[in-house]
Amino acid sequence: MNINISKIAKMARVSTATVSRVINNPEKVSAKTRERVESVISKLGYVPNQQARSLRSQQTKMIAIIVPHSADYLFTYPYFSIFLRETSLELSRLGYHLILTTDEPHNSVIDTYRVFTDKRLVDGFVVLDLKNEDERVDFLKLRNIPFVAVGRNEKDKDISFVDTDNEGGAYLAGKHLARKGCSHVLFINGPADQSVSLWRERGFQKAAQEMNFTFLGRNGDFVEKSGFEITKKHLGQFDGIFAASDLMAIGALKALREEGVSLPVVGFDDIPISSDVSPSLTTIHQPIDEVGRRAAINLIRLISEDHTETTILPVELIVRESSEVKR
Amino acid sequence: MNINISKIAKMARVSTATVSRVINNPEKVSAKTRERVESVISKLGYVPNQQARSLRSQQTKMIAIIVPHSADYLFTYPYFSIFLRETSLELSRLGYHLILTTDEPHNSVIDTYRVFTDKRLVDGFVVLDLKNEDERVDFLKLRNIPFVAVGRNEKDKDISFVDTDNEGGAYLAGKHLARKGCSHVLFINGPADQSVSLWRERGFQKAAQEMNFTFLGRNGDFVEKSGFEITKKHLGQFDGIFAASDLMAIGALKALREEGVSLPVVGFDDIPISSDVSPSLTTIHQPIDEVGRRAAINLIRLISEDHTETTILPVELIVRESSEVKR
DNA sequence: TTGTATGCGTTATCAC
DNA sequence: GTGATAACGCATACAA
Repeated sequence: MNINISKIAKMARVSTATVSRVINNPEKVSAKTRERVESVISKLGYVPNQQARSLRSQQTKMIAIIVPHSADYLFTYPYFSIFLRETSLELSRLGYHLILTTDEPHNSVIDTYRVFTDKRLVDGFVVLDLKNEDERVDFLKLRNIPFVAVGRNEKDKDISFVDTDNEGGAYLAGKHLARKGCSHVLFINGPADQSVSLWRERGFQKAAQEMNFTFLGRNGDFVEKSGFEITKKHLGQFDGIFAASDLMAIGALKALREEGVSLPVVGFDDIPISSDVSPSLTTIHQPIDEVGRRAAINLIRLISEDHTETTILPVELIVRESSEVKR
Repeated sequence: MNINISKIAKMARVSTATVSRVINNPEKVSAKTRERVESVISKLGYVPNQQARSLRSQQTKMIAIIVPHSADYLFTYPYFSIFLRETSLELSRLGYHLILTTDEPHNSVIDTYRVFTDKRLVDGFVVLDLKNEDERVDFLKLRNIPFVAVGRNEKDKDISFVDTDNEGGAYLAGKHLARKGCSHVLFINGPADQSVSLWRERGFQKAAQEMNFTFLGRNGDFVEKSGFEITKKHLGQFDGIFAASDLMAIGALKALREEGVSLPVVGFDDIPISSDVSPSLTTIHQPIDEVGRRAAINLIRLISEDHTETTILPVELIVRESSEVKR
């Protein structure tokens, strides 16, 4: 009762092979029969069964994003769903679908990767939240499974990745704070094992040398609370703050407000809410939508053309109220 | 070279049928051969090929969430990714995977549903953002495809759904505002065609009657900007605000602050940031994580047991600073 | 250019 | 309790 390729073949008075060709290699079929087959296809509204195609062609047309349990903060980050939206949209355009999953807390990080691979569920992975030493990358390289990383590290320079200019962004933030008169800055960075933190530290370091200011570096975990706590803890030891995420910057501002202190604060990301909080947030804008799109594009390019593509996207300083000083 | 069921069969000196039984109906195999087969399976690390299983069993073990283009605000809502996380996690536990996608702007709303169905890509859908009249529901019902709705409407009472007690939540908000001395409230509701808006209007109405206050109802679109604009527009016509989302409440507060007015404001959702903005937000807490989990559970229950389950989860008033009046 | 035939890796039906 | 075998729906090597 389900309409399949042989029903189409029968109705168009051709073989199933020809129907298949019309769908996958139309140029190999004469115009006349092609038209006949196509008309039957559209009349019956036939759509090939993806499961059968996958089994036969050994391609699932599926891409997985496995959010590590350790990167749970991603789910509370407004930023993240925009990334998901763009990645999934671009994948659709390229004929792929996105499977979103998290790993089980008690399992090893790569267990989920292993299962997905062994079940032949997907053709490739998007690896988020790249670490300086990343066992997921090791695993996927070893098994020769296509993937694209979001972020980049020193160790794995030969892989497909998309990243933003984190070093340049941190540099811009540092320069801006220096111009606002800061000489001892509290730098609330992300977790130390994340590659992104390394780049930002580097860029901030560079600005500090050039602009002749010092800074106190601490590691947060990207969410409000850590920004709040780190700020409270080091109060009095700085005259400006650079936070590696807008949420941490918002936490920092809250701490400052509680203490009745007003100092320049710069965040990172430019999430939607940053322009609506009070004071509105000076921050480094990342083109997250473009990151999502490029992740999809680079991955599919790797899969279909075996081409390793690396993309580094520019960032931008957005000046708003939080870096205005009223001393 | 790929390890499959017949390789296992050969090594365990049984037929493929027996291997399959060991995997799917172990009780139909004698203990002795079962153990032998199992040991080979674990020794070789064999995992059944999902594509072959899907083709044969006509079950993909995949569930899709198609985010309508019209519900794009979901992607900027912190709320949403928590929902995704819990749904996907619960689905995994139940042996399913989550496909996340958006529909193409220029297509009809149900086109993507049609494609997913025709390609036999998924076993069911999670329908978000339920409308009072929802063509997606009509389509899925007609085709007899399993789905669970998040939200409920008057028209489709016979479907599996998960919802929160929106009516009760709005009632609580109304009562709270009345107790804070409000007599003319600005009610910034969600879009009029969404079922959730209807329930909240109903609950708020009820509180207004009981507590003897009046209100001005307007429809926003859940994001900051609309809360901001509606508040600005009606300034002077109210002495308290109830917004149907925390983001709109934050927008409303921003507008009030700009005008130098301080009035009680209550939001809805209790997104993570609501406790960290200033003033912190009084709001109706929704158990979004539980909503996500239940969506998965109810859907799989429908698929595997053909059981239609409806769940309505309780909400809670969280009192914070934004409803404290300093007149 | 088109058709025939085979197999992708499973599960399920039927014998034994 | 176990095995042989036929599908599931499609794509492709090979033959014509």
